Amino acid sequence: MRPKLTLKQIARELDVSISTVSKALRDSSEIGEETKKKIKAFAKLYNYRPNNIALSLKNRKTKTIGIIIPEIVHYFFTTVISGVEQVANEKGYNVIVCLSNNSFDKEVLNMELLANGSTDGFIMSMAKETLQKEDYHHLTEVTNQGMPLVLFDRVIDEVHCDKVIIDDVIGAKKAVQYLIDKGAKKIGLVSTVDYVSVGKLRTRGYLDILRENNVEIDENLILKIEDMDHSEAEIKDFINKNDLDAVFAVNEHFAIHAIKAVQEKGLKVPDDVSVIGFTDGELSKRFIPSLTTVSQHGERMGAEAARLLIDKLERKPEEEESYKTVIVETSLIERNSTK
Amino acid sequence: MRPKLTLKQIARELDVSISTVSKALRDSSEIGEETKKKIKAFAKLYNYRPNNIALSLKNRKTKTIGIIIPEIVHYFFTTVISGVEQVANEKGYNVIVCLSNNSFDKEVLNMELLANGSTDGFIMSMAKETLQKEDYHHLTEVTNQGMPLVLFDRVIDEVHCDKVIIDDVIGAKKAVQYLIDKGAKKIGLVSTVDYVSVGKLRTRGYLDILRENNVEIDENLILKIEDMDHSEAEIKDFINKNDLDAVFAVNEHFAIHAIKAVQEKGLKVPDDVSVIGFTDGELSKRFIPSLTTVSQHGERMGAEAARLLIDKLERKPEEEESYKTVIVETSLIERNSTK
DNA sequence: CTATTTTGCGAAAACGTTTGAGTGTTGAAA
DNA sequence: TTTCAACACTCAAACGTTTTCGCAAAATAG
Repeated sequence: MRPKLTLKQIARELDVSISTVSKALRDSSEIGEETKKKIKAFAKLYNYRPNNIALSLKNRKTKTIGIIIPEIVHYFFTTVISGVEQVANEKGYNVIVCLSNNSFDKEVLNMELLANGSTDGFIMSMAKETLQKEDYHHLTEVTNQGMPLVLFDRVIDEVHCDKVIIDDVIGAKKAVQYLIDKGAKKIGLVSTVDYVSVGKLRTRGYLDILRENNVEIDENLILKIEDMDHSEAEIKDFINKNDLDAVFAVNEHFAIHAIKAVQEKGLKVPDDVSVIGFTDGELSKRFIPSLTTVSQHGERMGAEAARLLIDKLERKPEEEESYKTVIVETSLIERNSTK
Repeated sequence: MRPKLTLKQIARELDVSISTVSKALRDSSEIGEETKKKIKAFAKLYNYRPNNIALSLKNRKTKTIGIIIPEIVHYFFTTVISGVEQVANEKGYNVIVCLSNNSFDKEVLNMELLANGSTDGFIMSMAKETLQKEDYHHLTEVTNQGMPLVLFDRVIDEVHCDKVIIDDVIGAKKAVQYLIDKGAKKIGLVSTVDYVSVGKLRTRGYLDILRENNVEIDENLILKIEDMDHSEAEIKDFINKNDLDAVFAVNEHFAIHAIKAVQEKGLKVPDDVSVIGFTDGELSKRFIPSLTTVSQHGERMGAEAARLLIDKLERKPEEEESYKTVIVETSLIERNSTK
């Protein structure tokens, strides 16, 4: 076992000073060609690499981005991480991942831990519990300390920072317009109750686009699921009751249950009924039939978030503070559940 | 914007030396009660937190674990991360995640980067390209430097370190035994060609358990898929040709295509044909019917890996070196595709 | 042959922390 | 009065870097 080589050891070995070694390796003009060559050769031979921790301490930056998300066993979040990681890597940053498990306390703990020098800034999506508590002191605290913060997906107006979100309304409009274009007349909506913000926004998109197309809105064609546990039965009932040409569901789960209900009714997807979901995940891709969905482009959101953060980190402090909100466009991914 | 408080600032503010502040905060008996009280109060008031980077440099340990995995948009790996994270958190460690994207070069780069002081040890699953190249110099390099390494899932004998794996053979045996116990006589196997190690091992389990039950092996009931792209058609053909009671598929993907083929043949799952998959993912849970599978327990694997690593990290150096291989038991998760 | 510039290198401080050794004051024992 | 221990604190080194400044010797100019 051979421990890591340091400048000091090189200096001792070659009988020069530490500063000479440092300068030689950074190709300073202060050092003579001969000495430089000798030191570089030695460093290369023994594979010298500067210690990141020491550099971090010296430069007061860690070149590390902290990501705090509610959970990691979740398709959308992994795509976001993937996007962050790509951009971060390009710019020489590392990514440190912490999970809040949707717990407020753990979110606070994680932030405090990372804020004590471990990272230069944060990218995060807030825990459910935090949103309920409406306690954002940990966020304002780190921003007050001068650490940049980028929120994505679950964001709140009260916190002043960069944000990356998608436009749920436009996404829903795209989906429903697509169904209309395909000739669907009776388009059902399977949504959540209105106090779930995405459900509300996507419902608004559905309503808006019907109005824009002068389609009369029939309240009977709208199902709002209160309890996820009974969603399956409710959807089945809803599909049976109505003769629909198409269904727009606000998530994957509702969409596949709608498909199943249609099939059990003796009809075919997509031949008799088209179905569109929201949130493009593993399930959408590999369900049979595969699902046409509105994709949130998690990867793009992650990349945008990383770019915003790194921009802040590498900007001169003189430049004035300003916060951007980037809206990542959703797009419709056509698969086999629509026709 | 208020920058972070340091010992030095507290010292200046309270007109004592830095060491007094440090000792007071660590409750040293060297410092008088009065002074301690004063310093602690001040530190608390202004929310002093020691700088992790400085501590890392001083203690020569970062309390950080590096995870390097081929990809993150992948159910199994996220469960592993989740397991690692839990244990790491309990023991006061952070987790830094790097992706190799199955590229050898990126794997090497990531390791080198993290090895220069950023982490105390590694947990990793090797990139496909690395396995093909059979070049493990980056692994031996870090272990030579005294950094502990734990490999999981994709491991190789040549590298000496702790390992966490599952027993594919036993997992497959469990699945097939279950089908036999349920009364299935003709059990089909949908596997991969033998040079894919998991396919080979799971096939062996299938064969072994049939022999143990004195069931004659019929080569016609075994399908080995060469090309993933044509798997769907091949499976359909296979299901149509054979009158099976049950199907054991070596992954989720094959399993759902088997189900679909059975349904298209006019039979029902699980009433007419039972289907079991391997690898418990999102798809298995939410497919309709949901899939009975052999679970790899990624979370448990991650937790084991983290425990092994942290044990190594916190062991006295006097204790002798020894490498363990932990085999995490698979288990059968019964859902609606078997009866 | 002196004066000045250039060259090549080293000393030291700094980043924020911990810690062993050292120091000065006090009070009590010898 | 001297000696010593206890107390309460400070100094300084260390972790591994980078960088500013200083300094000697060599090279050049006058």
